[in-house]
Amino acid sequence: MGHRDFKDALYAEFSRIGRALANPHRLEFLDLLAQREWSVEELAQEAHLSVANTSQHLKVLRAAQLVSSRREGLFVYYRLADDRVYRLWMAMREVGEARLAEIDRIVESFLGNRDDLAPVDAGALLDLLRDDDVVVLDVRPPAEYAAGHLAGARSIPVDELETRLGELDRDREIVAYCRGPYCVFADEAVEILSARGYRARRYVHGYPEWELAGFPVERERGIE
Amino acid sequence: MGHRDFKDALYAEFSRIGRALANPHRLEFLDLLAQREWSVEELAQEAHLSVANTSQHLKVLRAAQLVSSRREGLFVYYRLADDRVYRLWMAMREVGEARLAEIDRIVESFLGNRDDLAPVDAGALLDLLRDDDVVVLDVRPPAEYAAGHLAGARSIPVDELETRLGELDRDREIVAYCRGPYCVFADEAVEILSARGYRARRYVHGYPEWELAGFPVERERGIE
DNA sequence: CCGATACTTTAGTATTCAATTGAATACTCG
DNA sequence: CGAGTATTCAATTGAATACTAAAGTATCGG
Repeated sequence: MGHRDFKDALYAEFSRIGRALANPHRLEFLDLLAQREWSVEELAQEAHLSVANTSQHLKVLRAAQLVSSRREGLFVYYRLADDRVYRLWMAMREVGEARLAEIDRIVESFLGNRDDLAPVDAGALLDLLRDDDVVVLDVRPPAEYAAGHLAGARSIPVDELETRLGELDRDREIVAYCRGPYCVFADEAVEILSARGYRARRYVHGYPEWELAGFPVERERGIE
Repeated sequence: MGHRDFKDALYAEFSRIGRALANPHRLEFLDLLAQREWSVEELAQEAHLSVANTSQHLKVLRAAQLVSSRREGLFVYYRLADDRVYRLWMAMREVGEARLAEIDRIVESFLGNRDDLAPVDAGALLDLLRDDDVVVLDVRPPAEYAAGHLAGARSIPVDELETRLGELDRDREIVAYCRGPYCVFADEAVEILSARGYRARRYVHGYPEWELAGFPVERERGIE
């Protein structure tokens, strides 16, 4: 094996990872799997794909070792293989956000200008938490809250928010968060809350980034 | 534009980056471009591709905004678009190294067990540098040294090392480095030096990682 | 303006592979 | 077994890919 063969073999191996990242649906799966484990059927539903097709995509991700799975009874649950995988997806997002004007355009056109959501970054949120003058609100679906959430966060899924407003103290500032920067739940929550006279802001990242940074999280009993 | 369309559009955009990363030659280019600017012809030669083909690959990388180029006279010089791009490639490598057994196998089979090269990490190297009890040796080709090197490093390309041994003080420890973890230059250098009775070790990363970490570097006059 | 050099683009080809679907098969559990 | 979940298979469709040879573009020195 010469130099060239060595390099070729090596880069070929790495390009398998690139290929796994070359499909939109698979990227969406990575994003979802960063929240919690999902069964194949759940993923299929969430992404609007057939189960068979979803299974195929998962196979590609598994071949590149980006996800792993475990069987529990009838269900097979998938998860990210590794923290590094989410870091990789973050690195991809950072390159994209910084360089692909298209992405800006898409986000802007759908989410509008998000500056009025008074974004809070991780450092600021930690400060607020330390002084205990904020309610942190997890507006993701309950299963994701259960699988892990910012320590001390309350769960009100965004689609129940209007009917459960009574649970919230109108005098305390609220910071809502969801899956990540492209998830709209927190944006919607802030909008609803602001309209009702609450002081509400958005945490700019989501649960996965928080956890990855090593900041305090909690899980429901019995989840790994 | 509904939720689904938004997500589809967004992930589709990001998957363009994945596609650009899905080819071995293009990954090799990224690795090379992390060292310095290269003209198309140089890249073609280094990767053993035709110029036309190289140009095509560069076009894909440019479309994904991973590289940028400037013209200087007859030549077009390519460089990484951004630090983030190298970070992305690093994230990919980390996932691969951690999870693809194939990669271990390939590296091992070509480079053998590298533990006897007494690897030095960045922290240890900084310590050694502070106490000034080490010679740092850049064994990459001269053009790459010129474009940027660890502050204080001496340049002896590995293919001139045997004939230029006289320039090295036999009493001081030597730390050799090259392009990065899969570059063989430093391994070869350490082997040569050890065989001649020098105390030589290998810096585990390469120039790009050092620079990215914000550690001190130097450039030849007149290079950006 | 010529000719030389470096690069890009075009067009074409062969190949590959990618995404998806529906049916068949496997696995697990009651 | 039968029901539910997941994977695999086979087949289709449609692209995308990698590459080459040749034509085209840009730049520069004369």
